[in-house]
Amino acid sequence: MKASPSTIDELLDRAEALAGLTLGELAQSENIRVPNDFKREKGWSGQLLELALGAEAGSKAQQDFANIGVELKTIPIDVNGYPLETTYVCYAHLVDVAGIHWATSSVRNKLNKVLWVPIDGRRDIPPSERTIGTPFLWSLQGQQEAYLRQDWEEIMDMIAMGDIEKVTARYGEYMQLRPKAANGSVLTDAIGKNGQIIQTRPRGFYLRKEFTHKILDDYFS
DNA sequence: GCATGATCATTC
DNA sequence: GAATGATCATGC
Repeated sequence: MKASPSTIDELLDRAEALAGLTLGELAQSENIRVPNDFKREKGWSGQLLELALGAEAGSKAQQDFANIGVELKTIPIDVNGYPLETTYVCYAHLVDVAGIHWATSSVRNKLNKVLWVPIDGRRDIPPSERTIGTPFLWSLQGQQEAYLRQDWEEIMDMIAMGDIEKVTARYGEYMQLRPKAANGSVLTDAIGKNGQIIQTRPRGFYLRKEFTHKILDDYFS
């Protein structure tokens, strides 16, 4: 168990020291085993970085480094630095959404400050040989915030209107809503078409690759 | 089931 | 090939 970093600079120093290491090298220094693929341990990379940087483990809500207001996100990239996967943000509330506004939403809070850690995510390379890239701090603001706010409001409006079953992953230019659960049998409450409570699969907000690519491009170009 | 960490794999 | 919808591990 590491002490969590007490300042942003300390967190950045720790993260920068990991750049260039392979996941296998970092796992060895943390004394944990590396899976041969991520078919089963899909969140392994993120949990390894949490461990290495001293984030609080477990399933607690809100940012990984709550004391300094920073969220940690690993992001798999290809050789050109393009994201290979969308980025999960948080669960979407599907009931009692009337009083929720963008400024106080879970999405806005989660993405206020993010430490992005790019990692080589090519599937033709074993996880142990994938290299950690240069980490950097990013804040959600300006035009990027306006884009996400627009998508969030469109999707939340549909949820509030009882149209959750119409919200496919095709909605949202930069942020989409998709199922988020252990399997298809998991159900949760949502608002139905006539305002009644219905059961549906839990949903989560995900950042599209175009959005995260812009974040990476802004930093590395 | 909720919430954390995400990637898988079927479908288009 | 890429995106959508589905799924895996873990700790309450």
